[in-house]
Amino acid sequence: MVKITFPDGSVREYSDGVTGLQIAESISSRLAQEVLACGVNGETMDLNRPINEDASFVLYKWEDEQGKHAFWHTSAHLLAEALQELYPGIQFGIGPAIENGFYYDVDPGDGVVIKESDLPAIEKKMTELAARKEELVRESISKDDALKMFGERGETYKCELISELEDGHITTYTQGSFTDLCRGPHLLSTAPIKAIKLLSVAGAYWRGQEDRKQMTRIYGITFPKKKMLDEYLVMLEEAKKRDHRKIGKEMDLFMFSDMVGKGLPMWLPKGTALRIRLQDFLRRIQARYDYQEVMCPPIGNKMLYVTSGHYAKYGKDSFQPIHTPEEGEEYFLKPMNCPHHCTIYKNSPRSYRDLPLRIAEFGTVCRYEQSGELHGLTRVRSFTQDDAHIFCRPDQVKDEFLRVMDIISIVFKSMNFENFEAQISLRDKVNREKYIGSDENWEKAEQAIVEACQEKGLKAKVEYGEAAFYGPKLDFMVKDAIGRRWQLGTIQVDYNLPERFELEYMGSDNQKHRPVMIHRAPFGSMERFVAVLIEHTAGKFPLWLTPDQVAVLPISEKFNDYADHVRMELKKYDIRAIVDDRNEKIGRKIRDNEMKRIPYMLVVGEKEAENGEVSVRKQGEGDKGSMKIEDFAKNIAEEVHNMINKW
RNA sequence: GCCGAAAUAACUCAGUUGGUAGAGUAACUCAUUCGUAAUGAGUAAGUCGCGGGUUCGAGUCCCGCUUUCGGCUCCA
Repeated sequence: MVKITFPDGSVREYSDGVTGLQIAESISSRLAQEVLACGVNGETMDLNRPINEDASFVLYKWEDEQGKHAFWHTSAHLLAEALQELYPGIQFGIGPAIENGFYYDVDPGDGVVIKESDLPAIEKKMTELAARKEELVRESISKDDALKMFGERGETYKCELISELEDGHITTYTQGSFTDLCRGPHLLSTAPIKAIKLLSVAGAYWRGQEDRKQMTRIYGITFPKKKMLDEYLVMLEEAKKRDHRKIGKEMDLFMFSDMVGKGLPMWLPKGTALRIRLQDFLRRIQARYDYQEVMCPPIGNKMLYVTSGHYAKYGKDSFQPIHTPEEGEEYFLKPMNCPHHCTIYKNSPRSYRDLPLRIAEFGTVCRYEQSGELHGLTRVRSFTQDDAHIFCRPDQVKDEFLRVMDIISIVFKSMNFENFEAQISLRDKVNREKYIGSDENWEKAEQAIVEACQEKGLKAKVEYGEAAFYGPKLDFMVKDAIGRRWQLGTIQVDYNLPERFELEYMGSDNQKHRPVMIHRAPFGSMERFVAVLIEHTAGKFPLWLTPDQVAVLPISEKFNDYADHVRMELKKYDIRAIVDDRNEKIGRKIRDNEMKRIPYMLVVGEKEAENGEVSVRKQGEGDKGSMKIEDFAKNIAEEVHNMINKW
């Protein structure tokens, strides 16, 4: 007998070799129908794997990530099975489940192209195969047999994977005529896969390496019910409506022009107003945290970047240098602000009493990004970082880190970014040659970051080997409308630049010491931040950020003068109003999609004009009745004031 | 940069096997003066991304380029 401990702590006994499915059946037949996989001592497993020892046990249904994972992983195999039938000679790479669905990387063979227009036929085949309700059969196989078996089929990619696996731990899963190298876990059969949608095809380098063959990646998603697929597709459509590129155009926030160049955004008046408000917001916080703002030129001499090391590392991959006509000097568009700030540090001798020195700049940088990488405002070739560099003593790193985390936390809270993810990037555990700076300092800094996160109660994922060569970092990621992750805020410790620029401070011991530098940007970049902000709010910004806080709508042209009067009155309270044009030249016709994003609507007509009132409607809340212009203005001004005072 | 897709009026899109471009919305004019998601009539609006080619004839077929979109690689 084995003792099975359930998540609620209850224990039941089963005979040796009991399977997850049998356990589910012993609880309820309904559960047995719905369960997709199980967890045994923390490991997700197939429902038909026998359990031979006492174990903690959990059943996974669709609602559980592990359940979905098994479902989609099996779907990937189903896709492969369909492809095998439709494209003889096709070779398979890997086909994992992902956050939303699954993909399979395949090599259809020379000259064979799988296009988006081919997807419906593949979907149809998958549906046909799923209807056969084929069981997935797991088999252990020796390394030699695996190599032989996949070798005979000409599966070079699979053989490459097998050759890196340890003998004795290799398993295959077979459904129908398709056998795949796979660790599992899987569904018992393909039967539960009822709704199938292949979403897109894309190129993807084999094993993620740019110098290797580009595979064809097919993305798809499946559901146990047709209705769920329909809902998912509707949700995707809805998400696309929040796309910052679409809303940015509708709201006249920013634009691109082929003439100016790709990846070079131009901020239109409203977008600029929004950006200035964000910058002012951060300025106020930074002033409180003892930052000093500076301004630097948009270019720097080649020697600056030779000194910083960026020339050697990125020279070829950046915008090419600007040459002066007479002296033959080389200048670069600045790709980052740090070297300039380092020279500011060096401008005068620094004492330990001066530290930490916090130098901030909204610095516009230019980076040559691969053309295929450009993406709306989230990935551009010229962007403005809300940058700052903190020069401090090694023993101040943790304190400074905590202070920066406070700022980031204020920023994210003010924007209602609740679902952000934090990632701590540390050195590789083994390979440490590429890192610059003493072990002692690294140790100190890494520890400082981890402790700072703990102290702030920030759940951060630790990634080893992800640190920059010059120091560890903490990044903040936020998802966009369709779930893509974008890095916004970042805090990075740097030992490299102080070294290269020979930065010093006089210590209390009257000796020269090297300061530590912390790079940080709470927004990351104004462009990307605004993009994500747009997608989170669908263009309905918090009142204090909205480009137009109020729309004034005269019921007829007779009240245009009064509407204009209202606008002027609101202006006294710094409330931005837009007036609808009723055929007079006081405003303009407000577009519908614009109206949706203005928090307050003031309707004015005869009654209001007589009493000096406005009829107030609040977005999403409806009619608020009439009130004096002044009262309304005071209320809004106060509301904005309160929102700002939260931080 | 690579794989795949797209580019037609200010916006969203249609354009069937090649025969000189259409719709809705927006704009403009006139009428309407309406308590806020469509008032009516009319007008104007396009080098069909750019450049070549095939053809009597190209939005449509072929080639090259540009930009955009979905991914990969890379990154704020």
